Amino acid sequence: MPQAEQDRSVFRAIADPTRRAILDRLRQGPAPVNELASAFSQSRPAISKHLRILRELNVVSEQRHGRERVYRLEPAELKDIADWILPYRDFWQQSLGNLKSYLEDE
Amino acid sequence: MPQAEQDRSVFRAIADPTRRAILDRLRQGPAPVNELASAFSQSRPAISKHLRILRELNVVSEQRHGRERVYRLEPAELKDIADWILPYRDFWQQSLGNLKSYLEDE
DNA sequence: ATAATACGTAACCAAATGGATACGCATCAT
DNA sequence: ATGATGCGTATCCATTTGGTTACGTATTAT
Repeated sequence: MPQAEQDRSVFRAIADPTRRAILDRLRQGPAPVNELASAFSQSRPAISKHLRILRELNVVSEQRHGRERVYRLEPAELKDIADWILPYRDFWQQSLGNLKSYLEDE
Repeated sequence: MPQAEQDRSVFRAIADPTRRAILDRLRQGPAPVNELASAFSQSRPAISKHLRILRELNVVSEQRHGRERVYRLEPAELKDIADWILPYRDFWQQSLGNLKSYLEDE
């Protein structure tokens, strides 16, 4: 796949399970890098790279506190995901409704 | 990244913009492969590969109609996405609320 | 029967991804 | 001042990803 452009969308960002886990963790409050890194069986630089991706998409923000860098969840950009998934919601609710009435007609 | 296991989650599936576009198209009704392929500037085999990924995750279903294969949206599996994004919704609504009250306090 | 159509799959390939290790630079503790 | 701590970045590497062309097969048209 000779693609010249790389995809830096939020969809790509949350495709990685580690990044999703980082975001899930940050929902409980801001955390410095070491705390985030120790939660996963990966090296700290690996987590740093994940954080950079999230940072550049403004899904998290960094605040320096002495020698620590505290990361905070900035969920506004995740709205794209919610906006995209929303129309599908109607579909599967409709499907469930169809199943329900089908079962009731038995 | 020497990873032995590959990630076949729905999150990975919707990371690709072409696959999202395919799903978006299928929301307007089932379609055969050629119709889907002609909508994108990619070869038909490329679309076939995307469809296979979606098929194996049960996000779409295939129904053979003569020599055509009609693909239909099966959005139930997308619920994982909606379930994951939902808690973040509260966060950005809260952020917007904070911004609003901040602006009103000016 | 033969040709055309509608697909899937195989083989191949460049680029992107996500990991590790090595290093550098502030900042804090002593 | 010196060492330890917290973190980012550079470099390197294997794997995955997503594209292509070539080919095979089932179905429809002639």
